[in-house]
Amino acid sequence: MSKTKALPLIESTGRQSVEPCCPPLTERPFTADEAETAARMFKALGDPVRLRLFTLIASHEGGEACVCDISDVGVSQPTVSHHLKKLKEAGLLTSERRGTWVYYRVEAPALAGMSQLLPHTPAPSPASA
Amino acid sequence: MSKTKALPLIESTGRQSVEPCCPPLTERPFTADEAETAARMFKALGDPVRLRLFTLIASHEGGEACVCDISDVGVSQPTVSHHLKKLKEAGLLTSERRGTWVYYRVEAPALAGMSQLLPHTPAPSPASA
DNA sequence: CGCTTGTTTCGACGACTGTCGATATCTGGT
DNA sequence: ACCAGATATCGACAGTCGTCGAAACAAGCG
Repeated sequence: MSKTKALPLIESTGRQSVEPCCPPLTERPFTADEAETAARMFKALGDPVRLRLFTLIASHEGGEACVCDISDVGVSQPTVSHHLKKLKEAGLLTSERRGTWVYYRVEAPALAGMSQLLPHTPAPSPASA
Repeated sequence: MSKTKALPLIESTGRQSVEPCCPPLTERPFTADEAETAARMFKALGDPVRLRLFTLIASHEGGEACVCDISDVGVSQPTVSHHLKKLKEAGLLTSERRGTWVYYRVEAPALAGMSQLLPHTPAPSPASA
């Protein structure tokens, strides 16, 4: 019944440049819809356990990892599964079963879409000059 | 009583290059501490109302705005104040009173620190060939 | 000094979230 | 067919979160 749709936050155009859901945070005020979409991304990474799981997978070989490899973050196995599901619903991960094991993989375009929300400026420090 | 300390997530070195709290998400598994710190940032932006307030301020002239300018996001004024406080505690905003009004300003270094958590790669699309 | 306007704090309430143990499902091997 | 290991789902529970109205606090003005 939950309306958790796995919207990938970026359009999978198959191109090199991703289509972010929203402009950079500093460009213009977000509409309610944009805020809703972008907030879902940030929220997904807004939990320490999820962040650890994500970095665990992202830094793993090939950007993917078996659940059995990342189940050691201090919470029970059901909780790990729960968080992986959340990340998957947020479009940040995909999963694939290979025999007995399930492998989670980083959805790189989604991550790239997120990165485009933040300005890449080298922190304009007015105190410098 | 709340242990909400406004840790700015990056070191205010006064330099052009900011000191991010953690390496990029894809570089290596975060420690529990790193995950805690980074999650706090993402969490702060993980609410639609906060995101709208933030973009409202960030896109405002000079990267700052009076509370009276941004109180129209669909929630009550106390709630706006509550969210602004949260963003401030996360180190993403600062506030300053000028006479009757209070101005909130984007803490650019914090934003830059966040941006360094996400890989700036142009989304490696394996389907491109 | 008291009124008005702008902003924050307080207290309460419902909703959501992270967590767990128990259980179900899936897969491969015996 | 059965069992064992891996993962997901379920149901429950405590804690957090977003929200509000009421009230407090701050600043300017008459």
